[in-house]
This record gives sequence, C-alpha cells and structure tokens, in this order.
Amino acid sequence: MAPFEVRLTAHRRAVLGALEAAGRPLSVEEVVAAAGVPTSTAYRNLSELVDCGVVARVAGAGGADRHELAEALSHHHHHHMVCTRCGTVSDFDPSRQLERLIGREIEQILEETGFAVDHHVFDVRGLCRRCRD
Amino acid sequence: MAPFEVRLTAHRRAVLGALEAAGRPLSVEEVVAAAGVPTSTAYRNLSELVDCGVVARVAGAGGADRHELAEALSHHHHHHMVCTRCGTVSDFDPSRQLERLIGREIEQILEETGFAVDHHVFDVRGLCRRCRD
DNA sequence: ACTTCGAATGGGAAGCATTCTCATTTGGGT
DNA sequence: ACCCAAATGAGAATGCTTCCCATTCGAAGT
Repeated sequence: MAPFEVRLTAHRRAVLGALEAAGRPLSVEEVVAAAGVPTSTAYRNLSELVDCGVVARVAGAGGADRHELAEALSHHHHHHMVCTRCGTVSDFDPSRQLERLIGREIEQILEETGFAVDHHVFDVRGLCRRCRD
Repeated sequence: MAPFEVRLTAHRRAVLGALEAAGRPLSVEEVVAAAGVPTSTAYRNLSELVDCGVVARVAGAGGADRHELAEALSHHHHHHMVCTRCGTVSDFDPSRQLERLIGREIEQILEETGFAVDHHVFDVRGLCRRCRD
C-alpha cells in the first residue's frame, strides 16, 4: 500500500485547512487555488492523506476526483449531492432510518453473494438550486 | 446535448450484444474485446447510446468508466458491487423497503435544499468473493 | 438495382486528469 | 548543528477519453 504516517508539513496543513474551510468536496484545482500549493504536491499530498484515512476521495460529475475531510474528522456521516451541470458537490445527512436499513442490506449482500462490503456510496445526482433556474 | 436517435448499425448491435451477454458493467476495453469494434468507435457508440438512454455509464474502481444496459432495457432496478481489488463490477437487487425509503429521502432533499434529484447511486465497495481468498 | 447525402467509421492526434521521476530542500531527532 | 529520510516541485510520462477528418456505409427515393 502506502505509508500510514506522514509528517504534518505546512503544505499538508494548508491542504487540510482548505478542505475544512470548504466543508464540501473540492476538486484538485480548487485545492491548489485555496491552499496555494503546486499541483504535483497537491496530488501527492491528497493521496497520502487518503491513504492515512484523513481525507476521503469522492467521484464528481465528470472524470475528475474530489476530496473532503474524512468523516471521522469532520462531524458526521453524510452523503453527496452532485450537480450534473456545474459539478459542485455538497453534503447532506441521511436519515437514521435509511442508514440502519443500509446496514442491514450490507449484511445480506455478504450472506448471499460473498461480497465483503468495505463501505457504501449513496450519492444523488441532479441539479442544484442555482443550476435549476 | 447530443443526438437522441441513432442508427442501429452492426457495430452498435455488437456493443449492445456484448453488454447484454455480460449482464454486468463492462470496461471499454472489455467491450472492445467482446464486440470486436475499434476503440474509437466503442467510445463514440457508448456515448451515443448513453445519450439515447439505452446504456448507463457507471463509475468503476479506478478512474475508468464502465457501461451496462440501461435499467429500462435490462430487467430491473439494481445497484452495484465494485471490487476494489480486481475492479469487477456486478449487480445486486436492493430490497423494496430500501428503495421506498430512498424515494422518501429524495423528496426531503428537494424540500430542504432545493436540489432536484435526477437519480441516485447506491453502490457498495469492497472485495468480491474471489479476491477475499 | 442505382444514386445520393448525411450518418457512421477508424486510425491517429489531441486533451485532461493523474502519477511518476529525480535532483533539491526541509525538518525532526540525536 | 548534523544527519537522513521524508517532502518538494517542475516537467515528463501514462492512461483514459474525446476530437479530427478522409473514407465508407446505409436508408430512402427513383
């Protein structure tokens, strides 16, 4: 795999700061702009932070990946609303009931198919309020 | 956007045939191999078929996209199990109860955030039976 | 069958996001 | 202050996908 410990350098602090300030998944381009780090460093640092479990990688609208603070570090478990027009991704909280049901579903999958679920992705795609107008 | 009508040429028939035979989302490489069409044609045809609503594009484990027959043409609504080791994607059926709850959740999202959901993605990621050994 | 013309094809070039390379710099521990 | 592995960053390299464009195909009309 990859290292599970990394130094907390100024760059990485800046990257984490940008993600925290945004409170939503950012594209690499946005991270580069907000954190003021070179592109190659942004990519490398984001990957390392993902490997450490500090940052989560989420699929955006096009092919480009986005990143946000891992759930353990942010405040709660959540899912994503991906705007298929402007590409912006924002978070939303699922209901307790839904999460409970998803948990049960995952157990069933293991039983019935032998597939060991590591984590689930429940994202919705559509148009954000601004892009609907 | 793109054309909503396309000719049903031999190539496109081959592509659709490959997707139908597989019964699971295929990588472009797999489509090229199974349908025996050149890569550029596979990409173009898959995109056109996606635009027509005949084929659905689904995100795989790495950056590479996969394609399968749209739900309207296959047999039922389903979700995906993505193996993070071998990249294979297979389908599974969600319980009625889960789908009902998801529908309700989507209504709430519109009410509370103004985000108009077009469709939802509920995929699980983990290790398939073969890759667990 | 023959013609016609827009649609489809396909090989390669181009475009992007991402990863790799490697010489140089940085920083934590001794 | 010194050492050495870790981090940096500019550009090269990779890999997936889209674009270009000269050629071919095919459905509708004659």
